[in-house]
Amino acid sequence: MVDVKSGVNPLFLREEELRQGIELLFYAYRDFTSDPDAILAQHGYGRAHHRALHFIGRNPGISVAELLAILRITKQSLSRVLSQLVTEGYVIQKQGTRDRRQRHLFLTEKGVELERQVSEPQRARVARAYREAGAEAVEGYRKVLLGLVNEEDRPAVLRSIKRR
Amino acid sequence: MVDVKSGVNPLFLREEELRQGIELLFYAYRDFTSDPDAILAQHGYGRAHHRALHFIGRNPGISVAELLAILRITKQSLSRVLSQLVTEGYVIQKQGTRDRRQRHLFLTEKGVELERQVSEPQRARVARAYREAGAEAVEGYRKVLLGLVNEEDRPAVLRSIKRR
DNA sequence: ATTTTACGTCAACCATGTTGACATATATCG
DNA sequence: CGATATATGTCAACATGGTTGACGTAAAAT
Repeated sequence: MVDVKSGVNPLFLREEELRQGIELLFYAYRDFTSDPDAILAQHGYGRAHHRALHFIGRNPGISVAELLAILRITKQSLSRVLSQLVTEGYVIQKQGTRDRRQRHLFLTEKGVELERQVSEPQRARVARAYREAGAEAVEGYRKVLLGLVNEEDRPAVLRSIKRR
Repeated sequence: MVDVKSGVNPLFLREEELRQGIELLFYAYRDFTSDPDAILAQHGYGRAHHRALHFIGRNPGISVAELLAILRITKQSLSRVLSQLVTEGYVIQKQGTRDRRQRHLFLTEKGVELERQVSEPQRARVARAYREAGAEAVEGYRKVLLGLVNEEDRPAVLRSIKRR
């Protein structure tokens, strides 16, 4: 006599819990990206530009290969946005000294300012959510998100977010 | 005498904390979407198809307008993927009885199966992250993600994820 | 009877991803 | 030193999934 309706089946509950976790991630990401998108559109840029600006800003001197590894896109795809950002004076490339094949990427002052402007509402959104949820919840948020990352990539992610 | 180096400036710490929260969300979402993408590609479908399948599966009988509100895309954009899914027998549309202008969307058996197959690795990923992080962390994860959603949309999100 | 709503469709366009091929400069290895 | 591998750039073609704008039909609401 298994009571199906009252949901005592632990597998069923689990499945439902997982689907909720999946949907929450979708909804959060949907709104999380909407603020920058709107501002960027005014500058004639898109989400891809924001991502490049963000990770170059966070990792001054990052090489092209390293940036590609983070974004997980092809160099041709990155090239499109990067060359725009360079041409328009938001990013500069410096040839490596130890390895002169490398191009180290930096935001210009203009680039720093644009990045700040674009990410400001995003930071405000996260700040609000953190404040409302409390420190303990934030710890859980971070733990679960890190757990969603491919296991083999977690060390790189930890290094990346802890840098500075 | 403000000690800049040791980071006692609470504003600076806060900013850093926020940026970490932003990056974690990026990394998690990046890997979270990679599993379904790979499977869908084998069927000649993309991420947009998955989203439609998911939300129709979760909300059987959902109207086109409701689905658009969740996905936040234009009807022309949805139409493209939806008509494919209908043509190829994964989704059926039923005319509303109370309001016969509406089209209620349902997965066919074939649609249910495809959705399950595509989302399986995604559920496994979330299950793993939940298991590793623990129940308390999961609660925090949910709280913060909900807080990232636009305030005015939270009731709808809560209704959506709790349904069933 | 008129207006509004829900949905569909055609067409053009844009942003951003892909693959494949090839070029250049530099580093590394045997 | 010469051969090979690596980091980066570039050209070209194409796919996906978003957008706007215009217009049409059926049905509901006023």
